[in-house]
Order: sequence, then C-alpha cells, then structure tokens
Amino acid sequence: SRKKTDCPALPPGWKKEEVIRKSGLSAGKSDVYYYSPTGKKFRSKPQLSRYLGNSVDLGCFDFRTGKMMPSKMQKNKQRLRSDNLSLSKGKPDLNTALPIRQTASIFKQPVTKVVNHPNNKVKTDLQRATEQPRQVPPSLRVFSGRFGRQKVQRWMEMFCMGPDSADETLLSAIASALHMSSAPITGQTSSAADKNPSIWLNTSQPLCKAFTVTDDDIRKNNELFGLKKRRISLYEIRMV
Amino acid sequence: SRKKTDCPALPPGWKKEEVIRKSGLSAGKSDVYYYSPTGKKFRSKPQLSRYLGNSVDLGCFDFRTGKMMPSKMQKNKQRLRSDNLSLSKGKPDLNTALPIRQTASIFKQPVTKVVNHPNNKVKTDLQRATEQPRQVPPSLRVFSGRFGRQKVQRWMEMFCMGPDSADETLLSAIASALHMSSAPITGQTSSAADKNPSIWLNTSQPLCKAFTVTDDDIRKNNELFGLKKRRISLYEIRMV
DNA sequence: CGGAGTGTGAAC
DNA sequence: GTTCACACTCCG
Repeated sequence: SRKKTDCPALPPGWKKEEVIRKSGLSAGKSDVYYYSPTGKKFRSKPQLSRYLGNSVDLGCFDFRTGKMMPSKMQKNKQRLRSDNLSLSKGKPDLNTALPIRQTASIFKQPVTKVVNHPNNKVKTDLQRATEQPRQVPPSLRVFSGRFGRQKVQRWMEMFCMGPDSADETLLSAIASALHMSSAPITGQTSSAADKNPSIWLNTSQPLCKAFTVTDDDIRKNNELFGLKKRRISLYEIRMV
Repeated sequence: SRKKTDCPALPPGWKKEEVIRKSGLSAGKSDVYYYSPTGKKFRSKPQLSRYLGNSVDLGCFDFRTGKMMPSKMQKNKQRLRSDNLSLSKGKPDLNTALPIRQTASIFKQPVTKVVNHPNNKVKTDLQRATEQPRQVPPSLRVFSGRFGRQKVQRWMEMFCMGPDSADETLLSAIASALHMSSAPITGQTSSAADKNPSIWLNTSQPLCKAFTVTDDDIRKNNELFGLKKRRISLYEIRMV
C-alpha cells in the first residue's frame, strides 16, 4: 500500500505510510515511513527520535505499528551504529522542527492505547438535543478501559466539529490534551468553532464539542485506577 | 574479529568468520558465520545443514567452534521454534516412509517431482493453542526436494481445516496460491476459519492452517532455483 | 530492496 | 543465567 494515514499516537499532521515490497527476497515485507507536518520523511525510529530531541521519549513508541506500546516500557538500550550517527546527539534541529504541538502525545508513561471499534453500546447525553440531524459523523467515545484486571466502563461521548476533523486527528487531540495538562478537558466551548474549525479559540482543548467531566467523574476514575495524583488516565479511545 | 579462516571440518573452500558485537544489549558477544566456496553466508547450523543436505552429517559439528565434537554425537535436537509437531527426527528413511498419495504436479513450470522426506523444519503458529486434539487428518508436508544434485530438506507442515477439504483441494489451493501471487502464503490466520471453513476470511489464501516460511527459507529457495523474483517455488507436495 | 548488525523468545 | 536460531531494523 502507498497510502498515507494519520497516526493516532503522534500529533495531528503527522502521517504514517506503509509500503509493501514487491519483489526480491523480501517481497511482501513492508517499510514504514513517517512524514512530519512539513513533509519531512522519517525512515526509522532513531531518525525520528533524533528529530524530536531528547525531551521526547519514544521508548514506548512502536515504529512499525505507529502505536504506543506500554508493554515495551523503557527498553531503549540500542546504541547507535558505530559510524555516522553520533553526530546528532544534541538538540534537535529547530529549523526543521515542527511548529505545532509536537510533543503533545508522545507519552512516557505506560498508558494510552488507541483502538478502533465500530460496535459499541453507548449512552447518549444531553447534548443530543441540540445536535445536528446527522450532518457530522458520530465521532467518539472515550473511556477508561482496562487497568490490570479492572474493567472500566465509563464513557464520554464527543462529536466532531466538522468534516475536516479526521477521526484520528480528534483522537490524537484528545489524547494530547489529556496528557499535556492537568487542567480539565472541556472541548471547544465557543460556537464560533463550528463555523470555521480552523479558528480554534482554545488550542489547549481538543477539537470537539464541549463536554463536561465532573469532579465526581474524576474521583471515580482515579479510584478505578488506584491513582493518587493523576486526574485522568485515558486508557482507550474507541471509534463509535 | 573479522577475519575469515579456513575450516578443517568442512570441505575445502569453506570459510569461518567470527564477528564481535560492538553495541547494544549483546555487545561483546560474538556471531559465527560460514561462507560457502561461492560466498554464500550461513548464520546457523540448521541453515548450514539444510544447505548441505544429507551429503554431510553435521551431527557432530559444533557451529561455534567449527570443529567436530565426538561428544555431541547424534543428538537430534533443535526442532523448530515453537513447533511440537514434526516429530520425525534423525534420518528416517523417507524412501520407505512414503506418502500415501502423490498428487504432485499441478505445475506447468519446470518443476515438480515428488518424494518423501522426514527431516523437517516446521513451523506452527499461535493458533496451535486452540487446535483440536486430533480431529483433523495429518495433512501435508511441502518441501523443496531436489534440484540437480542439491538435496533440500525443508518442510512445511500444514493441516486441513475441516473434513470437507479434500486433499486434492488443499493441494490445489496451495499450489494456486503459490503461483498466482507474489504475496506471502500464510494459510488462514483466523481462528474463525476453524469453526466454519465455509467462511473464509481470506480467499487468496489456501484453506489450511496458518504456517510460516522464514526469510531464510525464501532465500534458500530462490537460490536453488536461480530465481530473482518469485518468492516461493513449491517443488513437491506430498501427503503425510 | 539488501544485508550486516542487533534484538529476542525458546531451549538449554 | 547463557546459547541458539531466526526476525527485524535501519541505513546504504
């Protein structure tokens, strides 16, 4: 395949591409590439890591699948190949480094798993009353799936704000927001965002309609996960 | 060290090389490689054994040191990883262990001859865990028999997925798959296929349980056949 | 796409 | 814990 797809584990704008080898001894195998929002191509995890700099920990990032793998944990012991790589150890090249919330969704902690899922039972919320007939795709439900043996069943439902919001982008945005700040995640609260999604009134909030997480939600969530300090632990995001 | 040395235990022209790992978790360890007179590189004893075939008995050969170790003696060990199926080891005489039916040649290509051979490499996959006790008939072994003077000993073992799969059908399906596409042949990988064979998740794959062909298998095969582009050339198919 | 170099799970 | 045998990466 030659198609570039959004990568949920990376910030909006990053693309992932998988190219199948057509011939030779490795026919059928594939190569994975990433493209930054500016179009720069990345062919390996070390290359990506160098670009993102030391501030970002890709330890849990699985280059091939494009997802965060909690199970990988800090196993990064791979030393650079003895030749030409040692040169790029310092800071990333800021001239080419991304402008947009680059580090947003690159998590260090063993959390966050993103999956697609079509068949879900969901509760609807009050917002439905004011919703468009069927103009925008159903969107998302966010919940806190499994934690160890715990099963969590709470959902939040959100709605895409426009056709330009690819599902993955929204997923990514929400995940970013949840992990970047301890502030409450509310979504976009201004109606202006509906008319022109490119004008975000609040870039620290995900591009979705407003929703509310109550203190009680947080308490319950923390309780479920046995958390003391983290307010919200997003464990799974599913497509509805 | 990077120097290639002669190896007295092997025929003239063969070289041995030991390379120390320079970095990573395994830094300081070494890898041993052998080179055939034509320059082909060998990375393991099984690989070497497959290449040399019956003409050379490597039973006492110590791959790491490159010497014959009488103490090792006929220790038929090392089966395929994660494989508990191909039990025939040692040097069973396949000529007597003949298969029941020789359905072989479906091919128009310069190929196909059918023979039996017990020493095999077989891989099964995770699905094994869910396999029925002994409900389905043994099935098939596929291998790449003779090419000129070369003897090849590699086998793949496959299992019929249901009583409705006539042997011929399976043979045919595999052969078709091998010849119709350059894509890897994997068999059916969904466990769902077990329960109802009429529901094939992947019609481009033969109706058999999933199996694996390693990179080396492919290289070897291509080399034997002097192929540049075809990944797999099925040389023989026998009933077990 | 190849292949040297390293990872890695299963078998010792 | 170590070794084996093969998969995979990553850069040419």
